[in-house]
Amino acid sequence: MKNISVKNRVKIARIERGDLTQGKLANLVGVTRQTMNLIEAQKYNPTIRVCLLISKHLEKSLDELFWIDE
Amino acid sequence: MKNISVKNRVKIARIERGDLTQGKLANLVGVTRQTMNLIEAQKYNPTIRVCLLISKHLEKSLDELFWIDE
DNA sequence: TCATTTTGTCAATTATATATTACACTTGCT
DNA sequence: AGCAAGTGTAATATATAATTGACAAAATGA
Repeated sequence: MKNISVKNRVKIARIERGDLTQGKLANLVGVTRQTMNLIEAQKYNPTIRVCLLISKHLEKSLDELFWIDE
Repeated sequence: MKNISVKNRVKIARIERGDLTQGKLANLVGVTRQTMNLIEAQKYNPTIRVCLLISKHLEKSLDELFWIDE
């Protein structure tokens, strides 16, 4: 239950775009840079709202960006 | 920032399957029935981990199930 | 109709996502 | 060498996701 971990490629996708820093993406999404840092480091599970906003600004689908690592 | 709401069609997708009650789906996902009820009623934003598990058990993509209502 | 299952909802608590402030380390630029 | 911008991370505080226990009402089926 608690040992299922979520992975993401937010950092990769952001860097691929070339024009976004952690801070800029955080601003666009409406979270702090520290929160974005933790998300990119895959240190915890963000809410779907934040994920949807990340997905929107990185122009990637949710399914491309987030998955269950089993 | 706070006025962006997340919508989902979890309830519709669950009922379409025909074999799952709120309680059964909650069990599969590993949350309580009350939590699943609130998610289906779109009363708050679940974490991506819960969304991924819902998506897996309903056999729908994240993008089909969750979106931003603007 | 009656019994059982399923759902909606409430109040109170716990767990955790997110904010805030801060600081050190790296990287790129000139 | 510097300075500025970007990053990783820590400690503490706040907001809210999620739990627990409970009850009434609606739905389902005999």
